[in-house]
Amino acid sequence: MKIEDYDPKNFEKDIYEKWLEAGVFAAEDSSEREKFSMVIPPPNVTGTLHMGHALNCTLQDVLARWRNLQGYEVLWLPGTDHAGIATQNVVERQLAEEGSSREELGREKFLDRVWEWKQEYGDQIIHQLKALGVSCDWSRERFTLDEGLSRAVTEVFIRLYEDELIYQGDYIVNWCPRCHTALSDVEVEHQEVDGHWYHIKYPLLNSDDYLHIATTRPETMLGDTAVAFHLRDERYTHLEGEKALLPLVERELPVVADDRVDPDFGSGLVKITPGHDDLDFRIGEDHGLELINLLNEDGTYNQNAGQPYAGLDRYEVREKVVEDLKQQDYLLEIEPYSHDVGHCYRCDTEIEPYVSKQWFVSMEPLAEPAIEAVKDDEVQFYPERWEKTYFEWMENIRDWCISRQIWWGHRIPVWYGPDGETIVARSEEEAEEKAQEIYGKQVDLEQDSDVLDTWFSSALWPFSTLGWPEDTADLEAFYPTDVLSTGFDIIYFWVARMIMMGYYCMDERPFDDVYIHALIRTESGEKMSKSLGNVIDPLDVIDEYGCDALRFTLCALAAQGRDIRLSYDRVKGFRNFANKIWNAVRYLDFALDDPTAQYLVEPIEIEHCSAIEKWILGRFKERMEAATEALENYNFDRYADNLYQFFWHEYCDWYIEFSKIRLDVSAGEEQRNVERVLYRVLVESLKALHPVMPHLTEELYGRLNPNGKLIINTEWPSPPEQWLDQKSLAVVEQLQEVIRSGRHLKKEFNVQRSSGVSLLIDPEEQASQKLLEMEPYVQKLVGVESFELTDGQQPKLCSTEVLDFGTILLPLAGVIDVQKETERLQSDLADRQQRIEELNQRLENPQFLENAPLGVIEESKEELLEVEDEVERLEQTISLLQKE
RNA sequence: GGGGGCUUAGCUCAGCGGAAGAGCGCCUGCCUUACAAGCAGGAGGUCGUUGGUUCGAACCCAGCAGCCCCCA
Repeated sequence: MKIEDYDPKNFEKDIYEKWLEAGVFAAEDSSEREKFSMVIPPPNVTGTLHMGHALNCTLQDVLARWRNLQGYEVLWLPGTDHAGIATQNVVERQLAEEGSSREELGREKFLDRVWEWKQEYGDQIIHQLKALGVSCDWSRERFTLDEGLSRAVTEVFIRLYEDELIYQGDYIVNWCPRCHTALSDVEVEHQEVDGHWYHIKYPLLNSDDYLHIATTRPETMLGDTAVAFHLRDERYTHLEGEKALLPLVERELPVVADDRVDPDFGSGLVKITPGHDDLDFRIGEDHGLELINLLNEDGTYNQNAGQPYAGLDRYEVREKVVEDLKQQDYLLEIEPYSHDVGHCYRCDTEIEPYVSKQWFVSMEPLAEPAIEAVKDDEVQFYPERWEKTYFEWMENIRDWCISRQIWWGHRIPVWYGPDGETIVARSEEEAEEKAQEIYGKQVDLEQDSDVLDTWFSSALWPFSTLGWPEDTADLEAFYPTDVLSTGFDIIYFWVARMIMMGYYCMDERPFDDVYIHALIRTESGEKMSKSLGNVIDPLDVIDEYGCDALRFTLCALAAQGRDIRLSYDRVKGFRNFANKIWNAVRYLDFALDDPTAQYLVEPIEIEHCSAIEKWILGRFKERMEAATEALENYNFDRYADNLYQFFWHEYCDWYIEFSKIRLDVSAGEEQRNVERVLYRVLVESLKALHPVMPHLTEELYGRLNPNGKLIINTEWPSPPEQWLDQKSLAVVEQLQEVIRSGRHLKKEFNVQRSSGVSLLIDPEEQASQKLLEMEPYVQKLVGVESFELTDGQQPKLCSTEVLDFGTILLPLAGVIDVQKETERLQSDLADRQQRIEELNQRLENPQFLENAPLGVIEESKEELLEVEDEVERLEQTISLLQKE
């Protein structure tokens, strides 16, 4: 077999097709195996793949593939959500371009149009996910507006309503004038905006004096119905019960006292606008103040604003109001001021507090069990500190506004009778039946025109996707799921709500673990954003370096609790790793007599293993255990790092190099055994790497293993105890030290590769005898004529390195610079002497001897002896050198 | 205003109680027939700052400074 150069483009797509054809991603609910399940955080149908998806899906795929290899029946359920506002925006923009609008089309036709759009573009992100190689069970793909999931939404709404956890009312909500809908609190993003502080005079009614009022939104004064101060603010207590006159409007405003006013803010006096400010709304309620609604749904001012303001846009009103105040001498001052303003998280428009009739969910009762669950570790966050974020929100939870004034989504299952009677029903038919009972005759019903917040359906995702409210085999087999992996930014939006709904609907947690992944940033630490133009598109990266390289990069950088700074250079480095793996297989392909699956069925015979074989087997076992433990704790970086270090710097750098000699010096069964070890460790490494580099490992496994078995159907490596032999590990580590020090000495004096010198060792212990058996390796890997004992007779003019088990010497008469060599040794000596001092100080300290663990004391003593011995040898060497 | 995070080699980051680690970059040699997307050797760090706990602190605690994020 001739293996070509590594090029992921040649096989990544085909390999994915192969998995799909083999049906390896489909989960079997009736399987006898232990289950492992996850639901994907559903991306928006409007979305395109970004690096955040790539990271999150890579990590989930690592978990899914790893658990699969471990023998679990794995379900990773994929899907998308309908993204009510975002999707509606997209289609409305299309209509606008055509000179039409949703109003013109009407509700039904508009929805047809959105479905058309969804059919055509909605799968884009799903196709992109496949390019990442994810092992989702596509046969179970779900969409939040699917029939089954919609049924779940209706069911939950009705249950909540019947449990009196859903109510309707006129409340102040966050209104997006561009999307024409209410938003929940978490859908509002606070951003710092450069604005102004407008200082306005509010004349007192029965006095020549005036009140000094400051505001950032002067236009809202048109809806003021009071002025307030903190009830213990002695500057103003005498004003209680007085009246002020609202400029421009000339409305009389009572002056009220309330403890929610911040006396240290501005003048300590605030205007109260119950219709257009959250806090003012509540103060207004408590003081029985009039509420004036100034706004139309589109952000223009209505008749209540009076002339000349009615009909103008809110920003125009601001200008006009300021101008009029100025003209009528009510304006004291305008100063620049930056303050937080809420923005719509979908379209970035400044939101307006606005009073309207909306549906709400009472959250406190739902939050209680969800808080307990995390406290009792029934649900655990990784990293754990995110639990704090979760508690902070949950313990101060506010009711959830779930109605949206848009058309694309789950319509609220509520109908109104002719007299306004509310009928909640699972379907129109059921509503009619109920109406029949109430009215005793057929009446015209009108369904609530609003739809539900998309997150309402997302909150049900872990069980609605498995068939709830039906009692399905999938629910039985796969709920609760094992882990949810997502970003910190949707802990409130989604994670918390899923936990609440899980307990409410299923009486059980939706998942055991919540893994909160990092945020991907640019190389210089900026957030990636389309507007900044600094995004790295995962598909571009895949195109340039291959999917596996991207996946390995994301995994290797996914240390818990820290953002990821991504750059093409990082990916390039790991592409090189993929290339390394590829070439290792290439080497085996021609180095081995019979590079076939034969080696897989032939067990390794430990009795035919030299220390070198035992060393690589032992190292593999240790690395494998570390990698497995890392995955168990979601330490994806350590998993990747262990395998990277093992494969490149132990297997390739050392074992493959050793093996070239081993194959030379051995024969027969022993030689065959070396081949088995070479082959076996490589194949086991491929399996261990499969979760993170699935395509490459599948491709290579296919080439090494002509019987057609897929690596995805093999088992997670679990090396037997016999593979670990401490003595062999120690011997080979000494051998490596000898080789390193030989190379170092040669390099230090620019000795050419084949200059006929020999490397000598003056051994400290008999263990070195074993080392001498390693002569061929030293000879070849250092590039010396031979490796021998000094017989206690040190040759003159050597370059020397003192190791704890012996002194390494490179005789270099004529080449050596005595001065330079002396300096080098002296620096080594100084190092050691400093260490001796430290150790002595420690060992002479009675408190150390009293408090330190026994092991540490023993180690210190041993080390002291060793270092003292090394110092002695160094001094000898130096004095020998001085005699020259 | 409340809460959280970060500060370790030129850069990006691991380590989190017993003599400082990786990758990239840099310097020096090498086309040694698996791999120059490579091999070998090397330079480079008072682990932000001040105190405290400890026999011992990059690691635990407190204050300070500088960046960043969330919530109000």
